[in-house]
Amino acid sequence: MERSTRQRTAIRNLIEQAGRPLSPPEILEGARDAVPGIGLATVYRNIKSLLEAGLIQAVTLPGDGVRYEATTHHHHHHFQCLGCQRVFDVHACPGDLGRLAPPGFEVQGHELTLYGQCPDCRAAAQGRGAAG
Amino acid sequence: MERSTRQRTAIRNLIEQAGRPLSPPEILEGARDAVPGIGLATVYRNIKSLLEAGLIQAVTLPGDGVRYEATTHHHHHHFQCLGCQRVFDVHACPGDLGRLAPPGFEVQGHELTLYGQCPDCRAAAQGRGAAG
DNA sequence: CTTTCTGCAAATCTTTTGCAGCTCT
DNA sequence: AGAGCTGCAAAAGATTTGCAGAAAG
Repeated sequence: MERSTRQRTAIRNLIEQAGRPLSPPEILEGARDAVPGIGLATVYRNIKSLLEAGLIQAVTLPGDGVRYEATTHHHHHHFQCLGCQRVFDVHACPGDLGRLAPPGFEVQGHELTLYGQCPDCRAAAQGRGAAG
Repeated sequence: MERSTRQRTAIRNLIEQAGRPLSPPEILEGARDAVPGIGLATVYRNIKSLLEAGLIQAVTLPGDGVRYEATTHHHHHHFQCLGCQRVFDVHACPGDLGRLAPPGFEVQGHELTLYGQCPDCRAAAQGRGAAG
């Protein structure tokens, strides 16, 4: 049976509170807040454990390493800012995409990632005359 | 200026002929067909070079390593078979997805991956009574 | 002939594993 | 008290970089 340790609790809370996918280094940083001496190996071990328990899920964004987020109750997607690389959750979905696949293919799921500028980066860009 | 070497040509041709995304090891294998003594470092170096030249593009599928494919002339997406893990191109697009992002976000691009069963795996599944 | 590219291997970076001691149940 | 969990560091896998020689221009 899984034990409830300070480390595991810290990691799990961190991911659940985050509201957006976190990378292993980010998890380590955040977890140190609650458990100063925590090591990277423990983070990876708990990620794997939490993953198998279905409490968190992996999110792979092109060009970046894997990130993890709490398993959400409803289907959602992601938005990655091209300016600051941060990833945000998008609680909207284009709907049924089965029609996009060629005949003969059976679509059972999909994953969508939007790219662009987050509000912060748009504001920063306006100051440099990059906005329209 | 970029030189036209046997290795670079082999790698580029391989990716262009492939018709689907290839992983670095697959590229090495295929390139050895034309240039027996080619090394992995050369493959990675050329991938990077081709990437910067805009001749190929990276395709990151969750749970798998990065793959590369020739830059296509028109926007397209991918379909990954959950049965055989193969990746296919999907020449269709749900259209403008800008409306999905929350207010304040500016969508500049998107990437979509469909998951399901390819024709081959569907046929295989029917033989076992899994279809319906 | 000069410069860039190549292949090999060490270096980096990321993720996993081994071991001894501590913590949870 | 017993077993799992933790931290440190080496190991393992993937990608990058250095160097001397070869090929391209």
